[in-house]
Amino acid sequence: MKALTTAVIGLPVSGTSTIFSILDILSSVGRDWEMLHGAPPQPKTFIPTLLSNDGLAYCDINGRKITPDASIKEMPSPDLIIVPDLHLAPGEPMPEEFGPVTQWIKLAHADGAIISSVCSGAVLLAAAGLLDDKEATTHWGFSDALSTLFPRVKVRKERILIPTGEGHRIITAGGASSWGDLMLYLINRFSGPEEARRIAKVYLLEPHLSGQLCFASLTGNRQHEDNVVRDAQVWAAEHYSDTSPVSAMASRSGLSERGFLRRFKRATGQSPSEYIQTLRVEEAKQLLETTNLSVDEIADEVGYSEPSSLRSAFRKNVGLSARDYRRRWSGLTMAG
DNA sequence: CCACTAGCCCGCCATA
DNA sequence: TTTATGGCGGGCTAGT
Repeated sequence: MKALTTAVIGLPVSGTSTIFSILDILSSVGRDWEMLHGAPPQPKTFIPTLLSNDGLAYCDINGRKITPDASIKEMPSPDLIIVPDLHLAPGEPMPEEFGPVTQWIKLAHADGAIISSVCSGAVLLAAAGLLDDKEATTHWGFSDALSTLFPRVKVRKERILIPTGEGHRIITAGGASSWGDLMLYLINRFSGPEEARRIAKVYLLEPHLSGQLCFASLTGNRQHEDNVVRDAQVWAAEHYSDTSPVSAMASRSGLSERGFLRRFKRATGQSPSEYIQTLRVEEAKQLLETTNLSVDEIADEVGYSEPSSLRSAFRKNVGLSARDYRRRWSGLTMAG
C-alpha cells in the first residue's frame, strides 16, 4: 500500500516544537505493525518531509537553526500538506515569505492534495483561497484577525477540528493541543482507528477529551443541507432526555419513521438513536466535569431511568467509565 | 449479571 | 431510468 507523501511547512515564524512533534509521530505510524500483528502493515503510512520556501536552513523565532529536507519546488505535489502554527501578531500584515508557499499550496490542492493547518496556520490556507465560504477554525486568540483578513471564511473558533471542502480535503485545527487532535484525525482517517489508538498511547495524546471530538467528526458532526434533519437536531438538543425521543423526532418531521431514519442517517452519518445517545453522553461529560452530581443523578438528568444504562453507554462512547472520566478530568485541571 | 420488552434499525418491495 | 419515500416485517439492542 502506498505511503502518503506528507509535507510539513517550515517558515521562520513556524512553531518548531509542533513541527518536530508532527514529524516524529507521522514517522512512527505503522512502524511496529509487523511486530505487533505478525503481518506487513495494512494501514497507510506517512513519509513526512520538512519543506521550506528555498530549502535552506533558517532560524526560527527563538533563534534555533532549522534545516529543512527540501524546498517546496522539489515537491510540487505531495499527498498531504500540514501547515503548523505560525507566530503572528494579530493585525500585522502578511509576511512576504508567505507568497510562494501560498501559491504552492493552491496548486497542490488543485492537484488533489489534502491540506491541513494547525492554529494560526489557517491563514496560509485562507490566503490560498481554500477557505472561501467554508467553515474553518484557528487559535481562539487569532480568530478575529483571521475573519478581518479574510471575511469570506466562516470562522468557528469553538471547534477543535473542521474537515471541509470536496472530499474533506481541507482540514483546519485550532485550540489548545490541536496539533495532537489533527494527528489523531489523520491517522484515524488513513491508517485506521487501531493505529490511532496505539499512537495516542505511545505519545500520550488524549483521545478521550478533545480528541474524542475528532473521532466523532468522521461520522457525526458533519455539516449538511437537510433542513428537516437540522430541525430535528435543534429539537433534540433540547429534548434528548425525553423518553423515546427518536419517534418524537420522526413524527415532528412529518416524514414516515422509515423516511426520517433514512434522511437522518444520510445527513449526519449516525442513526437518530446513536445521535441521541451521543448527546446524552456529551451532557453527562459536561456534568461530570463541572458539577459534583453523582453518576446516578447525572444518569437521571440526561434521560436514563437506570444508572446502569448511562454507565454502559458512557463506556461505549468514551472508552472510560464515568467515574474514571471525572477523576482524570479533575486530575488534569489540578495539574493546570 | 441476566432476562424481558419497547423502541429502533433496515432489507425488501411498491409507489411516485 | 434514477431517485426519494412509505409500509411491512423480522431481527437487534438499548434500556429497564
